[in-house]
Amino acid sequence: MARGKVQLRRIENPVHRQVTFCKRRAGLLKKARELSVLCDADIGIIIFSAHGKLYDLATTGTMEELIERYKSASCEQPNNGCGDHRMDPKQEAMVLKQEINLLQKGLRYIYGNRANEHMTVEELNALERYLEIWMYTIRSAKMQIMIQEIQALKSKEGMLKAANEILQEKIVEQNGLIDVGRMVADQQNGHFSTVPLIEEITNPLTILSGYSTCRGSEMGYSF
Amino acid sequence: MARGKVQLRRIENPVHRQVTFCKRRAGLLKKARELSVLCDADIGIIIFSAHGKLYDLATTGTMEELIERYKSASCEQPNNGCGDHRMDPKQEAMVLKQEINLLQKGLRYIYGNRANEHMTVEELNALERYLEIWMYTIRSAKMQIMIQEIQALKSKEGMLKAANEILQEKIVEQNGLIDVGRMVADQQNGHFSTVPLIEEITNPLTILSGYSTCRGSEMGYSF
DNA sequence: ATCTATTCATAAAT
DNA sequence: TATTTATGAATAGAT
Repeated sequence: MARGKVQLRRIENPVHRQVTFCKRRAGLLKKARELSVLCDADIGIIIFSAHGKLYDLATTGTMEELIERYKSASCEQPNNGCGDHRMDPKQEAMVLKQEINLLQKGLRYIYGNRANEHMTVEELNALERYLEIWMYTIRSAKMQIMIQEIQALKSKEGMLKAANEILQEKIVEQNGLIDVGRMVADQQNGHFSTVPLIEEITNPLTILSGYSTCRGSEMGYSF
Repeated sequence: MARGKVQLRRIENPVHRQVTFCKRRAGLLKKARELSVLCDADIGIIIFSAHGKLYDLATTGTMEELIERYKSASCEQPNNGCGDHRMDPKQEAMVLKQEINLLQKGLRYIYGNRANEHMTVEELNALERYLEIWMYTIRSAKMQIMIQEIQALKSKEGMLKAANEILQEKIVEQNGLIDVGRMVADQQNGHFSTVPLIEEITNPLTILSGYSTCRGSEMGYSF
Protein backbone atom coordinates (compact mmCIF):
# COMPACT_ATOMS: atom_id res chain seq x y z
CA MET A 1 0.00 0.00 0.00
CA ALA A 2 1.34 3.37 0.75
CA ARG A 3 4.04 4.83 2.89
CA GLY A 4 5.13 1.55 4.35
CA LYS A 5 4.68 -2.06 3.44
CA VAL A 6 1.86 -3.74 5.28
CA GLN A 7 2.68 -6.38 7.88
CA LEU A 8 0.41 -9.37 7.61
CA ARG A 9 -0.61 -9.48 11.21
CA ARG A 10 -3.16 -7.92 13.51
CA ILE A 11 -2.86 -4.15 13.78
CA GLU A 12 -2.35 -3.48 17.45
CA ASN A 13 -3.27 0.20 17.50
CA PRO A 14 -7.08 0.17 17.86
CA VAL A 15 -7.55 3.41 15.97
CA HIS A 16 -5.46 2.30 13.05
CA ARG A 17 -7.18 -1.06 13.12
CA GLN A 18 -10.63 0.49 12.99
CA VAL A 19 -9.68 2.84 10.16
CA THR A 20 -8.09 0.07 8.17
CA PHE A 21 -11.11 -2.13 8.78
CA CYS A 22 -13.43 0.47 7.29
CA LYS A 23 -11.24 1.15 4.30
CA ARG A 24 -10.41 -2.43 3.45
CA ARG A 25 -13.95 -3.58 4.06
CA ALA A 26 -15.17 -1.05 1.52
CA GLY A 27 -12.42 -2.15 -0.85
CA LEU A 28 -13.29 -5.79 -0.46
CA LEU A 29 -16.97 -5.22 -1.16
CA LYS A 30 -16.12 -3.10 -4.17
CA LYS A 31 -13.85 -5.83 -5.52
CA ALA A 32 -16.62 -8.35 -5.01
CA ARG A 33 -19.13 -6.25 -6.90
CA GLU A 34 -16.67 -5.76 -9.73
CA LEU A 35 -15.94 -9.46 -9.96
CA SER A 36 -19.64 -10.17 -9.97
CA VAL A 37 -20.32 -7.77 -12.83
CA LEU A 38 -17.24 -8.46 -14.91
CA CYS A 39 -17.42 -12.23 -14.74
CA ASP A 40 -21.10 -12.90 -14.22
CA ALA A 41 -20.57 -14.48 -10.80
CA ASP A 42 -22.87 -14.57 -7.79
CA ILE A 43 -21.10 -13.56 -4.62
CA GLY A 44 -22.05 -13.42 -0.98
CA ILE A 45 -19.82 -11.92 1.70
CA ILE A 46 -20.32 -12.03 5.44
CA ILE A 47 -18.05 -9.91 7.63
CA PHE A 48 -18.08 -9.81 11.41
CA SER A 49 -15.99 -7.04 12.89
CA ALA A 50 -13.86 -7.83 15.92
CA HIS A 51 -16.69 -6.50 18.06
CA GLY A 52 -19.22 -8.73 16.35
CA LYS A 53 -20.94 -6.24 14.11
CA LEU A 54 -22.21 -7.74 10.88
CA TYR A 55 -21.57 -6.41 7.38
CA ASP A 56 -22.73 -8.32 4.36
CA LEU A 57 -23.11 -8.26 0.60
CA ALA A 58 -25.09 -10.38 -1.81
CA THR A 59 -24.58 -9.50 -5.46
CA THR A 60 -27.59 -11.58 -6.52
CA GLY A 61 -30.90 -11.90 -4.74
CA THR A 62 -30.65 -12.27 -0.99
CA MET A 63 -27.98 -13.70 1.24
CA GLU A 64 -30.46 -16.39 2.27
CA GLU A 65 -30.79 -17.53 -1.31
CA LEU A 66 -27.03 -17.70 -1.65
CA ILE A 67 -26.76 -19.65 1.58
CA GLU A 68 -29.34 -22.16 0.37
CA ARG A 69 -27.50 -22.48 -2.90
CA TYR A 70 -24.26 -22.92 -1.01
CA LYS A 71 -25.72 -25.72 1.06
CA SER A 72 -27.05 -27.49 -2.00
CA ALA A 73 -23.83 -27.09 -3.91
CA SER A 74 -21.52 -28.11 -1.11
CA CYS A 75 -23.32 -31.40 -0.53
CA GLU A 76 -23.22 -32.37 -4.19
CA GLN A 77 -19.45 -32.36 -4.44
CA PRO A 78 -18.15 -35.37 -2.53
CA ASN A 79 -20.36 -38.26 -3.60
CA ASN A 80 -21.07 -40.01 -6.85
CA GLY A 81 -23.67 -38.60 -9.22
CA CYS A 82 -26.71 -36.83 -7.92
CA GLY A 83 -28.89 -39.96 -8.17
CA ASP A 84 -28.72 -40.53 -4.43
CA HIS A 85 -32.45 -40.38 -4.06
CA ARG A 86 -32.86 -44.06 -4.83
CA MET A 87 -30.60 -45.25 -2.04
CA ASP A 88 -32.44 -47.05 0.69
CA PRO A 89 -31.77 -46.04 4.28
CA LYS A 90 -29.57 -49.03 5.06
CA GLN A 91 -27.24 -48.39 2.12
CA GLU A 92 -27.19 -44.77 3.10
CA ALA A 93 -26.21 -45.71 6.61
CA MET A 94 -23.39 -47.91 5.31
CA VAL A 95 -21.98 -45.08 3.21
CA LEU A 96 -22.24 -42.65 6.09
CA LYS A 97 -20.51 -45.08 8.41
CA GLN A 98 -17.64 -45.51 5.98
CA GLU A 99 -17.23 -41.78 5.61
CA ILE A 100 -17.35 -41.29 9.33
CA ASN A 101 -14.62 -43.87 9.78
CA LEU A 102 -12.48 -42.05 7.24
CA LEU A 103 -12.97 -38.76 9.03
CA GLN A 104 -12.04 -40.32 12.34
CA LYS A 105 -8.91 -41.72 10.77
CA GLY A 106 -8.03 -38.29 9.42
CA LEU A 107 -8.53 -36.66 12.78
CA ARG A 108 -6.41 -39.22 14.55
CA TYR A 109 -3.68 -38.74 11.94
CA ILE A 110 -3.63 -35.01 12.41
CA TYR A 111 -3.55 -35.29 16.16
CA GLY A 112 -0.75 -37.81 16.00
CA ASN A 113 1.46 -35.68 13.79
CA ARG A 114 0.90 -32.58 15.84
CA ALA A 115 2.02 -34.32 19.00
CA ASN A 116 5.60 -33.78 17.87
CA GLU A 117 5.28 -30.03 18.08
CA HIS A 118 3.47 -29.40 21.34
CA MET A 119 2.37 -31.32 24.36
CA THR A 120 -0.99 -29.66 24.30
CA VAL A 121 -2.33 -31.62 21.39
CA GLU A 122 -1.48 -34.93 22.97
CA GLU A 123 -3.29 -33.86 26.08
CA LEU A 124 -6.22 -32.80 23.95
CA ASN A 125 -6.16 -36.13 22.21
CA ALA A 126 -6.17 -38.06 25.46
CA LEU A 127 -8.98 -35.89 26.74
CA GLU A 128 -10.96 -36.49 23.60
CA ARG A 129 -10.55 -40.25 23.87
CA TYR A 130 -11.68 -40.19 27.46
CA LEU A 131 -14.63 -38.08 26.48
CA GLU A 132 -15.64 -40.40 23.68
CA ILE A 133 -15.20 -43.53 25.74
CA TRP A 134 -17.18 -42.02 28.54
CA MET A 135 -19.93 -40.88 26.21
CA TYR A 136 -19.99 -44.26 24.58
CA THR A 137 -20.23 -46.15 27.85
CA ILE A 138 -23.15 -44.16 29.10
CA ARG A 139 -24.94 -44.16 25.78
CA SER A 140 -24.37 -47.82 25.28
CA ALA A 141 -25.94 -48.60 28.62
CA LYS A 142 -28.78 -46.26 27.84
CA MET A 143 -29.31 -47.84 24.44
CA GLN A 144 -29.44 -51.28 26.03
CA ILE A 145 -32.04 -50.18 28.48
CA MET A 146 -34.12 -48.52 25.81
CA ILE A 147 -33.85 -51.53 23.55
CA GLN A 148 -34.91 -53.79 26.37
CA GLU A 149 -37.84 -51.62 27.10
CA ILE A 150 -38.84 -51.46 23.45
CA GLN A 151 -38.69 -55.21 23.16
CA ALA A 152 -40.54 -55.66 26.41
CA LEU A 153 -43.26 -53.35 25.21
CA LYS A 154 -43.43 -55.16 21.90
CA SER A 155 -43.77 -58.50 23.67
CA LYS A 156 -46.39 -57.06 25.95
CA GLU A 157 -48.22 -55.76 22.91
CA GLY A 158 -48.11 -59.18 21.28
CA MET A 159 -49.31 -60.77 24.46
CA LEU A 160 -52.17 -58.39 24.87
CA LYS A 161 -53.14 -58.87 21.26
CA ALA A 162 -53.16 -62.60 21.81
CA ALA A 163 -55.27 -62.11 24.89
CA ASN A 164 -57.62 -59.97 22.85
CA GLU A 165 -57.95 -62.70 20.28
CA ILE A 166 -58.78 -65.23 22.95
CA LEU A 167 -61.32 -62.93 24.49
CA GLN A 168 -62.85 -62.12 21.13
CA GLU A 169 -63.11 -65.74 20.26
CA LYS A 170 -64.79 -66.29 23.59
CA ILE A 171 -67.24 -63.53 22.84
CA VAL A 172 -67.91 -64.73 19.34
CA GLU A 173 -68.56 -68.16 20.78
CA GLN A 174 -71.13 -66.60 23.04
CA ASN A 175 -72.54 -64.07 20.53
CA GLY A 176 -70.25 -60.97 20.21
CA LEU A 177 -71.89 -57.55 20.27
CA ILE A 178 -68.80 -55.33 20.77
CA ASP A 179 -66.27 -55.16 17.95
CA VAL A 180 -63.24 -54.17 19.97
CA GLY A 181 -60.73 -55.18 17.30
CA ARG A 182 -62.19 -52.63 14.93
CA MET A 183 -61.94 -49.94 17.57
CA VAL A 184 -58.27 -50.62 18.17
CA ALA A 185 -57.45 -50.63 14.48
CA ASP A 186 -59.09 -47.28 13.99
CA GLN A 187 -57.09 -45.68 16.77
CA GLN A 188 -53.90 -47.08 15.32
CA ASN A 189 -54.57 -45.67 11.89
CA GLY A 190 -55.53 -42.32 13.28
CA HIS A 191 -52.55 -41.79 15.51
CA PHE A 192 -49.68 -44.20 15.27
CA SER A 193 -49.08 -44.79 11.60
CA THR A 194 -46.84 -41.71 11.38
CA VAL A 195 -44.37 -43.03 13.93
CA PRO A 196 -41.25 -44.35 12.18
CA LEU A 197 -40.40 -48.00 12.60
CA ILE A 198 -37.47 -48.72 14.87
CA GLU A 199 -35.96 -50.83 12.11
CA GLU A 200 -35.37 -47.72 10.00
CA ILE A 201 -33.08 -46.08 12.50
CA THR A 202 -29.39 -46.29 11.67
CA ASN A 203 -26.77 -47.06 14.22
CA PRO A 204 -26.06 -44.05 16.42
CA LEU A 205 -22.86 -45.51 17.82
CA THR A 206 -21.01 -45.75 14.54
CA ILE A 207 -18.58 -43.02 15.34
CA LEU A 208 -17.27 -44.97 18.30
CA SER A 209 -17.02 -48.28 16.53
CA GLY A 210 -13.35 -48.59 17.46
CA TYR A 211 -13.82 -48.30 21.16
CA SER A 212 -15.83 -51.22 22.38
CA THR A 213 -16.37 -54.87 21.74
CA CYS A 214 -19.96 -54.79 22.88
CA ARG A 215 -21.87 -54.22 19.67
CA GLY A 216 -25.47 -53.68 18.86
CA SER A 217 -25.79 -57.05 17.19
CA GLU A 218 -24.79 -58.75 20.40
CA MET A 219 -27.58 -56.95 22.13
CA GLY A 220 -30.11 -58.06 19.61
CA TYR A 221 -30.01 -54.48 18.42
CA SER A 222 -30.71 -55.03 14.80
CA PHE A 223 -31.39 -51.77 13.04
CA MET B 1 -5.51 -2.13 -13.58
CA ALA B 2 -3.08 -2.38 -16.41
CA ARG B 3 -2.87 -1.51 -20.04
CA GLY B 4 -6.29 -0.01 -20.27
CA LYS B 5 -8.84 1.14 -17.74
CA VAL B 6 -11.36 -1.53 -16.85
CA GLN B 7 -14.96 -1.12 -17.93
CA LEU B 8 -17.40 -2.04 -15.21
CA ARG B 9 -19.48 -4.41 -17.22
CA ARG B 10 -19.56 -8.03 -18.17
CA ILE B 11 -16.50 -9.15 -20.15
CA GLU B 12 -17.88 -10.55 -23.38
CA ASN B 13 -14.83 -12.54 -24.51
CA PRO B 14 -15.24 -15.89 -22.69
CA VAL B 15 -11.52 -16.52 -22.46
CA HIS B 16 -10.80 -13.11 -21.02
CA ARG B 17 -13.75 -13.49 -18.69
CA GLN B 18 -12.52 -16.83 -17.39
CA VAL B 19 -8.97 -15.55 -16.87
CA THR B 20 -10.18 -12.45 -15.13
CA PHE B 21 -12.49 -14.54 -12.96
CA CYS B 22 -9.62 -16.69 -11.74
CA LYS B 23 -7.32 -13.76 -11.08
CA ARG B 24 -9.84 -11.53 -9.39
CA ARG B 25 -11.29 -14.37 -7.38
CA ALA B 26 -7.83 -15.10 -6.02
CA GLY B 27 -7.33 -11.41 -5.35
CA LEU B 28 -10.66 -11.11 -3.55
CA LEU B 29 -9.94 -14.06 -1.29
CA LYS B 30 -6.48 -12.73 -0.55
CA LYS B 31 -7.93 -9.36 0.38
CA ALA B 32 -10.45 -11.07 2.62
CA ARG B 33 -7.76 -13.04 4.42
CA GLU B 34 -5.71 -9.89 4.89
CA LEU B 35 -8.65 -7.98 6.29
CA SER B 36 -9.41 -10.86 8.60
CA VAL B 37 -5.88 -10.97 9.99
CA LEU B 38 -5.18 -7.25 10.09
CA CYS B 39 -8.44 -6.25 11.73
CA ASP B 40 -9.42 -9.36 13.64
CA ALA B 41 -12.58 -9.89 11.61
CA ASP B 42 -14.39 -13.11 10.73
CA ILE B 43 -15.21 -13.33 7.06
CA GLY B 44 -17.10 -15.76 4.90
CA ILE B 45 -17.22 -15.55 1.12
CA ILE B 46 -19.35 -17.58 -1.25
CA ILE B 47 -18.68 -17.32 -4.96
CA PHE B 48 -20.63 -19.04 -7.71
CA SER B 49 -19.01 -18.84 -11.12
CA ALA B 50 -21.22 -18.15 -14.14
CA HIS B 51 -21.35 -21.89 -14.71
CA GLY B 52 -22.43 -22.57 -11.13
CA LYS B 53 -19.20 -23.82 -9.65
CA LEU B 54 -18.77 -22.97 -5.99
CA TYR B 55 -15.74 -21.32 -4.39
CA ASP B 56 -15.76 -20.34 -0.77
CA LEU B 57 -13.69 -19.04 2.09
CA ALA B 58 -14.23 -18.96 5.82
CA THR B 59 -11.49 -17.21 7.75
CA THR B 60 -12.73 -18.62 11.04
CA GLY B 61 -14.04 -22.10 11.72
CA THR B 62 -16.40 -23.35 9.07
CA MET B 63 -18.74 -21.64 6.67
CA GLU B 64 -21.66 -23.25 8.47
CA GLU B 65 -20.64 -21.63 11.71
CA LEU B 66 -20.45 -18.28 9.97
CA ILE B 67 -23.83 -18.87 8.36
CA GLU B 68 -25.37 -19.73 11.71
CA ARG B 69 -23.81 -16.62 13.19
CA TYR B 70 -25.09 -14.61 10.25
CA LYS B 71 -28.61 -15.87 10.75
CA SER B 72 -28.50 -15.07 14.44
CA ALA B 73 -27.04 -11.65 13.88
CA SER B 74 -29.15 -10.64 10.92
CA CYS B 75 -32.64 -11.52 12.09
CA GLU B 76 -32.08 -11.79 15.84
CA GLN B 77 -34.66 -14.55 16.06
CA PRO B 78 -32.89 -17.41 17.83
CA ASN B 79 -35.83 -19.80 17.34
CA ASN B 80 -35.28 -19.76 13.60
CA GLY B 81 -34.41 -23.36 12.88
CA CYS B 82 -35.79 -24.91 16.06
CA GLY B 83 -39.03 -26.30 14.67
CA ASP B 84 -37.57 -29.04 12.53
CA HIS B 85 -38.50 -31.95 14.72
CA ARG B 86 -40.54 -33.58 11.97
CA MET B 87 -37.60 -34.60 9.79
CA ASP B 88 -38.09 -37.80 7.88
CA PRO B 89 -35.19 -40.21 7.35
CA LYS B 90 -34.38 -38.89 3.88
CA GLN B 91 -34.09 -35.34 5.08
CA GLU B 92 -31.96 -36.64 7.90
CA ALA B 93 -29.66 -38.30 5.40
CA MET B 94 -29.36 -35.03 3.49
CA VAL B 95 -28.30 -33.23 6.62
CA LEU B 96 -25.78 -35.92 7.42
CA LYS B 97 -24.30 -35.64 3.94
CA GLN B 98 -23.93 -31.92 4.26
CA GLU B 99 -22.19 -32.24 7.57
CA ILE B 100 -19.87 -34.96 6.33
CA ASN B 101 -18.98 -32.72 3.45
CA LEU B 102 -18.14 -29.94 5.84
CA LEU B 103 -15.90 -32.16 7.88
CA GLN B 104 -14.15 -33.36 4.76
CA LYS B 105 -13.65 -29.80 3.71
CA GLY B 106 -12.17 -29.02 7.09
CA LEU B 107 -9.78 -31.93 6.83
CA ARG B 108 -8.73 -30.95 3.34
CA TYR B 109 -8.15 -27.41 4.48
CA ILE B 110 -5.90 -28.49 7.31
CA TYR B 111 -4.01 -30.96 5.15
CA GLY B 112 -3.52 -28.39 2.43
CA ASN B 113 -2.28 -25.62 4.67
CA ARG B 114 0.37 -27.52 6.57
CA ALA B 115 2.94 -24.93 5.59
CA ASN B 116 1.12 -22.14 7.40
CA GLU B 117 1.81 -22.67 11.05
CA HIS B 118 -0.69 -20.12 12.25
CA MET B 119 -4.46 -20.65 12.16
CA THR B 120 -4.04 -24.40 12.12
CA VAL B 121 -4.75 -24.95 15.78
CA GLU B 122 -7.85 -22.84 15.58
CA GLU B 123 -9.05 -24.82 12.59
CA LEU B 124 -8.37 -28.01 14.44
CA ASN B 125 -10.34 -26.79 17.41
CA ALA B 126 -13.23 -25.77 15.22
CA LEU B 127 -13.26 -29.12 13.53
CA GLU B 128 -13.15 -30.95 16.82
CA ARG B 129 -15.99 -28.89 18.19
CA TYR B 130 -17.99 -29.43 15.05
CA LEU B 131 -17.47 -33.17 15.22
CA GLU B 132 -18.78 -33.26 18.76
CA ILE B 133 -21.77 -31.13 17.96
CA TRP B 134 -22.42 -33.27 14.95
CA MET B 135 -22.32 -36.50 16.94
CA TYR B 136 -24.67 -34.94 19.40
CA THR B 137 -27.12 -33.84 16.73
CA ILE B 138 -27.35 -37.26 15.10
CA ARG B 139 -27.81 -39.03 18.37
CA SER B 140 -30.41 -36.59 19.58
CA ALA B 141 -32.47 -37.11 16.46
CA LYS B 142 -32.29 -40.87 16.84
CA MET B 143 -33.14 -40.68 20.50
CA GLN B 144 -36.19 -38.68 19.64
CA ILE B 145 -37.40 -41.26 17.17
CA MET B 146 -36.86 -44.06 19.66
CA ILE B 147 -38.68 -42.11 22.32
CA GLN B 148 -41.57 -41.59 19.95
CA GLU B 149 -41.76 -45.28 19.32
CA ILE B 150 -41.60 -46.11 23.00
CA GLN B 151 -44.44 -43.73 23.71
CA ALA B 152 -46.42 -45.10 20.80
CA LEU B 153 -45.96 -48.60 22.13
CA LYS B 154 -46.94 -47.47 25.59
CA SER B 155 -50.10 -45.88 24.28
CA LYS B 156 -50.84 -48.98 22.28
CA GLU B 157 -50.38 -51.02 25.44
CA GLY B 158 -52.79 -48.82 27.34
CA MET B 159 -55.28 -49.09 24.53
CA LEU B 160 -55.04 -52.84 24.40
CA LYS B 161 -55.43 -53.02 28.14
CA ALA B 162 -58.54 -50.91 27.91
CA ALA B 163 -59.82 -53.14 25.16
CA ASN B 164 -59.15 -56.15 27.37
CA GLU B 165 -61.10 -54.61 30.21
CA ILE B 166 -64.06 -54.02 27.95
CA LEU B 167 -63.87 -57.55 26.65
CA GLN B 168 -63.57 -58.93 30.16
CA GLU B 169 -66.56 -56.93 31.33
CA LYS B 170 -68.46 -58.29 28.39
CA ILE B 171 -67.49 -61.82 29.32
CA VAL B 172 -68.29 -61.30 32.99
CA GLU B 173 -71.66 -59.94 31.97
CA GLN B 174 -72.27 -63.16 30.10
CA ASN B 175 -70.65 -65.51 32.69
CA GLY B 176 -66.82 -65.32 32.61
CA LEU B 177 -64.98 -68.61 32.44
CA ILE B 178 -61.51 -67.50 31.31
CA ASP B 179 -59.48 -65.19 33.58
CA VAL B 180 -57.19 -63.64 31.03
CA GLY B 181 -56.27 -60.69 33.23
CA ARG B 182 -54.65 -63.02 35.73
CA MET B 183 -52.64 -64.66 32.98
CA VAL B 184 -51.21 -61.38 31.77
CA ALA B 185 -50.35 -60.26 35.30
CA ASP B 186 -48.41 -63.46 35.93
CA GLN B 187 -46.30 -63.07 32.85
CA GLN B 188 -45.52 -59.47 33.66
CA ASN B 189 -44.26 -60.33 37.14
CA GLY B 190 -42.15 -63.15 35.86
CA HIS B 191 -40.37 -61.29 33.08
CA PHE B 192 -40.89 -57.60 32.67
CA SER B 193 -40.74 -56.03 36.08
CA THR B 194 -36.92 -55.86 35.96
CA VAL B 195 -36.90 -53.48 33.01
CA PRO B 196 -36.16 -49.93 34.22
CA LEU B 197 -38.49 -47.14 33.31
CA ILE B 198 -37.31 -44.81 30.56
CA GLU B 199 -37.94 -41.83 32.81
CA GLU B 200 -35.17 -42.93 35.17
CA ILE B 201 -32.39 -42.62 32.60
CA THR B 202 -30.14 -39.59 33.00
CA ASN B 203 -28.76 -37.50 30.18
CA PRO B 204 -25.44 -38.81 28.79
CA LEU B 205 -24.84 -35.70 26.74
CA THR B 206 -24.23 -33.36 29.60
CA ILE B 207 -20.56 -33.04 28.77
CA LEU B 208 -21.39 -31.35 25.50
CA SER B 209 -23.55 -28.69 27.06
CA GLY B 210 -20.78 -26.13 26.78
CA TYR B 211 -20.16 -26.60 23.09
CA SER B 212 -23.50 -25.75 21.61
CA THR B 213 -25.81 -22.88 22.27
CA CYS B 214 -29.20 -24.52 22.18
CA ARG B 215 -29.02 -27.83 20.41
CA GLY B 216 -30.76 -29.84 23.12
CA SER B 217 -33.84 -27.73 23.04
CA GLU B 218 -33.78 -27.58 19.27
CA MET B 219 -33.95 -31.33 19.09
CA GLY B 220 -36.66 -31.58 21.68
CA TYR B 221 -34.28 -33.79 23.57
CA SER B 222 -35.78 -33.76 26.96
CA PHE B 223 -34.55 -36.62 29.05
C1' DA C 1 -12.91 13.27 5.13
C1' DT C 2 -9.37 14.24 1.93
C1' DC C 3 -4.78 13.96 0.14
C1' DT C 4 -0.51 11.70 -1.68
C1' DA C 5 3.28 8.59 -1.84
C1' DT C 6 3.67 3.98 -2.34
C1' DT C 7 2.54 -0.58 -2.79
C1' DC C 8 -0.68 -3.79 -4.82
C1' DA C 9 -3.56 -5.92 -8.32
C1' DT C 10 -4.08 -7.19 -12.65
C1' DA C 11 -4.99 -6.84 -18.21
C1' DA C 12 -2.62 -8.01 -21.86
C1' DA C 13 1.18 -10.13 -23.86
C1' DT C 14 4.21 -14.06 -23.84
C1' DT D 1 -1.20 -22.54 -16.89
C1' DA D 2 2.62 -19.49 -15.35
C1' DT D 3 5.41 -15.37 -15.88
C1' DT D 4 6.19 -10.68 -17.20
C1' DT D 5 5.27 -5.96 -17.45
C1' DA D 6 2.99 -1.64 -17.75
C1' DT D 7 -0.51 0.78 -15.63
C1' DG D 8 -4.66 1.62 -12.98
C1' DA D 9 -6.37 0.86 -8.10
C1' DA D 10 -6.09 0.60 -3.33
C1' DT D 11 -4.63 2.32 0.67
C1' DA D 12 -1.29 3.80 5.06
C1' DG D 13 -0.19 7.61 7.08
C1' DA D 14 -0.61 12.50 7.29
C1' DT D 15 -3.57 16.45 7.35
